[in-house]
Amino acid sequence: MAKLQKSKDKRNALIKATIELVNNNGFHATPMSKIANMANVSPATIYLYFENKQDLVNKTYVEVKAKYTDYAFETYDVDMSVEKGFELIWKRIADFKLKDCENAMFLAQCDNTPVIDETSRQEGIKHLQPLLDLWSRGKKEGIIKPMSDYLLYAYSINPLSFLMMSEKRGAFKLDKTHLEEAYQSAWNSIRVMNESS
Amino acid sequence: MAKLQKSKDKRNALIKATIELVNNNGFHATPMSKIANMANVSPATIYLYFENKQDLVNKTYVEVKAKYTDYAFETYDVDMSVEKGFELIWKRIADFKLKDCENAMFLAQCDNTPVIDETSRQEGIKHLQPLLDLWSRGKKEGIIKPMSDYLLYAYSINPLSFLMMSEKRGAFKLDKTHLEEAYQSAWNSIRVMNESS
DNA sequence: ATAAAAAGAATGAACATTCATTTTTTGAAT
DNA sequence: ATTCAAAAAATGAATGTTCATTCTTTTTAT
Repeated sequence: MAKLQKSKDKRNALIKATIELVNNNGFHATPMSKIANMANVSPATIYLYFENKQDLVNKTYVEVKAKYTDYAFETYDVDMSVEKGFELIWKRIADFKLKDCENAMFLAQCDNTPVIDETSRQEGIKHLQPLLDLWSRGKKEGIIKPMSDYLLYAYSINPLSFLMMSEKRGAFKLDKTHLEEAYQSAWNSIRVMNESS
Repeated sequence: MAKLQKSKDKRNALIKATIELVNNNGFHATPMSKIANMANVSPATIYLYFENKQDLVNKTYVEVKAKYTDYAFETYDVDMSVEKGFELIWKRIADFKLKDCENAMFLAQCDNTPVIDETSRQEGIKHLQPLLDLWSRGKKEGIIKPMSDYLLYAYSINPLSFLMMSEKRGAFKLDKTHLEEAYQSAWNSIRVMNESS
């Protein structure tokens, strides 16, 4: 067990270093040697844990995505109403993106560049299923607009990535008020409009 | 004049090649030699037009951004109503992102990675001023929610980038209906809600 | 004939990956 | 419990390639 423990630590250190360096320099501008340095490991050691650089970044991506969705759905329960469920998931995601900015930035960069293999990308998408199920139910109940999941995502969840990037660049500060406004915008853009608020 | 003409063509070819290669491989995975090849030019020639690789990508970014905003605001007129002006700009932007996908993808990649110098990034932002002015007017008139420009952008304009990426990956096809739905979502998320539709 | 533009080859640094060796761990035998 | 040989893990140095940039020469335009 001691052996396995040690290995797990090194692996985690490598993944952490990858995230930090890729965030600051981009994938192709982060040499294996720097990743090794930051993880206090020899460059050769990386190859005991990962096949090569591509494999390292693919695995990192999938793990971070899993961590992200685990957090997002942790307090969600399928018995909740659609409104409540959406609000809860949305706010958990916002929370993650602001608190765990390093991880969120890494995902944003991977999702907007050609560094990740298509198969790993697909792998990452699977984790979103609970949200898609919620929307499906919302559409059946006439609460969510009958729009493609891509549109729903684009107008409710994805904007948080843009806000996170802006905040990270120091362009502005997302406070409680901003977040509530953002949530209302998200909800207004995907909900069915009727006489009730 | 013939000399200058020739130079302009080469410069354009270099910028075009840069966009295409960076879109497919990312900045750091596109060698100067490939850019030169695609532009039918010797690698050394690039250095007659640009200081170095960083300068090449910075200048490309600013030029593409300018082309993007020129297109977005081409049919806009400050005398229009806020509603009309927003709809028009939004639809021009959508048009650009879908028709001139290469350029739009390039911008998306630059905006989500650390490849562009901060000064060039600032330079690119300036071009958005007409839209910010429109929003400012909309807020005064009580038509647009009194939200930060970052929030307004995140929920109305930026989602188009996500949709473009999804389409580019073949995940789904944005047709006329989708676009109208997207526009309604965008507008609903930033407009002040009242009794009228 | 001269100056600018372009080219291709050359240079030197950076890097991913592998290799040969050393260190650590393991678990069976004492 | 301790020893020790075998296996696993880890390392630092070596390898070979790729690439940005520069240098020298050739081509083109005036």
